[in-house]
Amino acid sequence: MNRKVLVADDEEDVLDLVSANLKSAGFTVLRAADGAEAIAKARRELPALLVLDLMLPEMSGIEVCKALKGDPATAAIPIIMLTAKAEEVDRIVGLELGADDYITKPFSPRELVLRVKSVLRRLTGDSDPGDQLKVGNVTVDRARHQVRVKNRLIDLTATEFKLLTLLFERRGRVQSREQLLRDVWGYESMIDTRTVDTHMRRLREKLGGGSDCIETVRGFGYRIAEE
Amino acid sequence: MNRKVLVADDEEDVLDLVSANLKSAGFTVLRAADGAEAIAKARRELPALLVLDLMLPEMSGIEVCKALKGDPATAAIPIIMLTAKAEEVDRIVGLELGADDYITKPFSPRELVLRVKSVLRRLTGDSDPGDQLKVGNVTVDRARHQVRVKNRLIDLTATEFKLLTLLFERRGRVQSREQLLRDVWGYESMIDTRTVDTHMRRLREKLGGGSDCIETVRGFGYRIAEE
DNA sequence: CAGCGGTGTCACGCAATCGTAACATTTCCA
DNA sequence: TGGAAATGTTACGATTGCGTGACACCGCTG
Repeated sequence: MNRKVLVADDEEDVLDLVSANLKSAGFTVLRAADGAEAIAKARRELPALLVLDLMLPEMSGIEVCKALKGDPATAAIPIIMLTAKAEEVDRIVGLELGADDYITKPFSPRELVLRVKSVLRRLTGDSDPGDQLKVGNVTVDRARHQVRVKNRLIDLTATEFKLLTLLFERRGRVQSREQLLRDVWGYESMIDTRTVDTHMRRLREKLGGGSDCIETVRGFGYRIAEE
Repeated sequence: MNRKVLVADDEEDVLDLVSANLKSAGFTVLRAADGAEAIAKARRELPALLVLDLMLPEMSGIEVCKALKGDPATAAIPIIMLTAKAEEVDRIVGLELGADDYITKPFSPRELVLRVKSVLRRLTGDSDPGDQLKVGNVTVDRARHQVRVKNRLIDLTATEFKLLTLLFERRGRVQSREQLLRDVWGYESMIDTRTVDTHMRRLREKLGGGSDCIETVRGFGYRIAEE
């Protein structure tokens, strides 16, 4: 499947941020700094999706959108619009310029990645293997919020699920309790680090035989075993 | 077969966009900028289908619809309505207006083309499985705006219908309350996420035994059961 | 104008879930 | 080998999330 995503924005910072996040989500990122470049690259590379800033120098995102949607060769490329103000959304939506989704700045990179995946999933008709994380006989399906051990469905609570997902995403790397608290519970959680232990125990219990993949690294934290 | 499609919208951009996409899908496109022109061209050209914006200057899409459906010469022309809000859908479909289908803005051009093809196919007698979503003993018919449980017709409100349809389209995947608010209610609805709960409850109530397919995923949102 | 259906919000209560402390066990190193 | 530190385990009170019923609002219709 084509994993190329073209990102068009005139701000270097935005471009960097978006690129980094899309890359870590497994996409190949192409960049464009203005409208003309965006159109040229879209025609040449035929990306799976285009993230397009509404405000571009020279040629606005709207024009780029129209140009691409008007050309049979590129009309099928879905477009996600970036827009600065919420008020503009009204206008865009009213005009309906053929974008497939919109995000208003400021946006969280995580949100963008989710949106990109969502749009691609919608178009390619469901199954997105990128949302399946598998280690040993344990499979995590993020979109469905389901965990399976040897194809048997395991019922996890919200925190357990988030914890397991995070560990799977960072498979092989040790995660300290502090890190886990920050990333699973939130930025300023005033929660005892020992709480993590309890949740790990519950996870292991529920995973049963599948819990082999969770390793304790004494003095540091926890880690998911590499294959 | 007649491949002419008449598109009526006062926004130049929308007209361009829709035309381009329909053309690349193999249709011959006629354009109209207001209601009077739409009626005139429909009578003269007898297109195979009419895409009609609900909000037109001078004469609203509703009036155009009534006029065409009231004239034996044009009554057979199927009409797809473009509308901004979900609430309006109730009055458009199934009632005396006689529109054959509708699309709520924002829509992707791709979606429109699919809908046009679907309506045409339906008229030529071919069944169109794409319009029927079935899970368990619950069937959602998007075009007719109808929901059945064990072949018994269920009366849903506009919001309930859109909510259910969205969940069905994303069967298996968990939808957060925020996502549902965004996709069902609109982009910047300042509505409490708990409101979703209430609508889910009403949905379940109305679906009765069929409500088994709606699963609550504690801490995340809702999901339609697979199989 | 009153009645009505559709909608959004609120308060209550139950049950699942969470966080913590206390206790048990393992690991490591002097 | 013994003791301290780290981790596993257990139990329990506190919290949270969600279902439920009630109610107010609003546009529509007769």
